[in-house]
Amino acid sequence: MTPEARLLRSFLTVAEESNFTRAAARLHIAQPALSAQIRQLETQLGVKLLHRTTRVVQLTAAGRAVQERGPAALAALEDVWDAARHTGRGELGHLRLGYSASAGYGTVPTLVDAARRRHPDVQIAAQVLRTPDIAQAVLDGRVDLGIARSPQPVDGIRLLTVRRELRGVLLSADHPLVRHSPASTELVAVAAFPVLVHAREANPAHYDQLVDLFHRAGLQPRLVERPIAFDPTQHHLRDAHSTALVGQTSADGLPDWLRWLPITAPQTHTEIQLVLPAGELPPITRHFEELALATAQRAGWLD
Amino acid sequence: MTPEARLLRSFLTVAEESNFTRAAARLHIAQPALSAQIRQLETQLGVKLLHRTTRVVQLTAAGRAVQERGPAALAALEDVWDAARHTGRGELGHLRLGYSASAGYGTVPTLVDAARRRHPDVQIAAQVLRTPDIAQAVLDGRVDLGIARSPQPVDGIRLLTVRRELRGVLLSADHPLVRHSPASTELVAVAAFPVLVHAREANPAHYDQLVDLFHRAGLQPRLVERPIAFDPTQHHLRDAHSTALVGQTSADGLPDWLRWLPITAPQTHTEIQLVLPAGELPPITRHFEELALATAQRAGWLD
DNA sequence: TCAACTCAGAAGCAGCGCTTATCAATCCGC
DNA sequence: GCGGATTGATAAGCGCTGCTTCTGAGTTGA
Repeated sequence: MTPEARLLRSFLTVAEESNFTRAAARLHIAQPALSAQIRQLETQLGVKLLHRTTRVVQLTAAGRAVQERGPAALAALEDVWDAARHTGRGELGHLRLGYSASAGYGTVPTLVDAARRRHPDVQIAAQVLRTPDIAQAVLDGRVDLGIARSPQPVDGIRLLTVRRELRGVLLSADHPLVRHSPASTELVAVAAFPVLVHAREANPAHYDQLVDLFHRAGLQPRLVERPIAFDPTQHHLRDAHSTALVGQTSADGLPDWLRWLPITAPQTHTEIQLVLPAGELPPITRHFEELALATAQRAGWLD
Repeated sequence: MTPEARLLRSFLTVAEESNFTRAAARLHIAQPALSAQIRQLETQLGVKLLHRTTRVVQLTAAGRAVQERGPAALAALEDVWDAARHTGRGELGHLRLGYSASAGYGTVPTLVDAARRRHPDVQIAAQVLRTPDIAQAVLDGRVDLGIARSPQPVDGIRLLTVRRELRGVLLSADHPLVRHSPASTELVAVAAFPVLVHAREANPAHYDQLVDLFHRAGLQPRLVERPIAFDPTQHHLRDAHSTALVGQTSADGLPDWLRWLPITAPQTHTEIQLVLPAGELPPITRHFEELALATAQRAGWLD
């Protein structure tokens, strides 16, 4: 027979007060009820916890043992309930996110930092995944949410755009396009030179966007497949007169010999999206979604 | 509102089984009762712990938090009750004992060792006290029990003899008494030489015993007050032809130049006694008393 | 489509745990 | 030494909690 925590609380109050009447008042119950509780506790333990006469209440050795250990046990129990409440509100727990390298620069760190500041007791773990694998990882529950550039729409997955940026070309500083027009360019001009693209398998939706962009404009540039995406050295752009179509984010911190020119005609955009499970979200994930949207708006990522 | 441990136990069972019906069976209650418990728990926490459909029960993040932390909290609570039960049976806790130096040699270590073997989870702390202070220390609760040679009987204190030994004289090996009769002596012979005694204040009852011993025999030896008692060097016995009256225990491990001779006429004894609080004893103290008596009998200390 | 399974809801009931009233024992001031 | 005050135990009564059984509704799988 193992007594309830309520009996422990009552006993600790009596032990502290050394007085049933005052303890009962503190517990907001009548004194006989408290007497009965302590009696019940002693019966269940088979051990006397208090020596009591009508004038004096004092602890037995067993009572002292309970008095010493009880508070920690009650605190442990309380911690369980606190953890449940905080976790239920999304203030405590773990958040695993999977992001594509293409969404990494600038965007993921900003969102993760904001989330860490907002919910310091939430452990956030982020891992890089290949874009086409992210949706499946979310569906399988291997990660709680994904962040990627133009992931494939999938059943059971909801996508939410958190960043929309102008698309432009990345090219060498001595490229003819730069010499011709150093501040911006047009798609028709770009199509005259080789365009480096990643393999279609690396991100089918994004690849198709690029192809479609030229197709709609009636252009057929030479597409050269290279693992260019987000190679920080961008060495493929050194030789020939190649270009690569990337978002404005990629213009940050370029080396001297590289330039990024926005494509002004036609204007075209690339998007970074959250990859969320459809339906109701766990509290932490929901908070992250809301926070990501708010952060995006505050940062002007969606203008 | 803070839920009871019973609700936690029920929840953990459901979480483990992922099934209300089986969990209810394990808890020996009907399934609707268990449903009500979990509902009550969730209401008290203000947090959903389980996603349940008619076919599938699965934990929410909050439920997982409870599942992870709950068992430790329950164990902590259980430990409190176990500690109470063990302490109540005298198998766990602390025992502080105060002993006089005169009772130390041989007797106290034997009893303490026996107690440590019998109750390994009881912490035994022993300190040396002056014999006349022991009873007061017991009454004040500074120690749980005392061990002394001939302590003063006091109100509220019960004495229990655990060792009774023949009294004899400690003297130099070249003392005339030894030369005259090397195996034993008589009180009348002893009285012809100076007798070293401790100050009366150091142990009044014992001092009076010695004085009374000579008085009853009609003898009046020269009593020389010295702090002789249990000085391991016993250097006071080197000079003159002094003797000291001590129990047989003191004959153990004497240096070559010292002898202990029993006093055969009149036979006289000295006693080591437990100093216990009158009335009902705490379990650990009671066990020590019983164990001390048993040990004494087994060792032939009371023959 | 139907049988099987599972969790929730309804109704009913027992007993636990609370209340108030009272008692017995002890303490303390006069 | 006596009487009032204080304190814990006991007694009686009662309401609500928490259990039971029965039933229903939703989902699954043959």
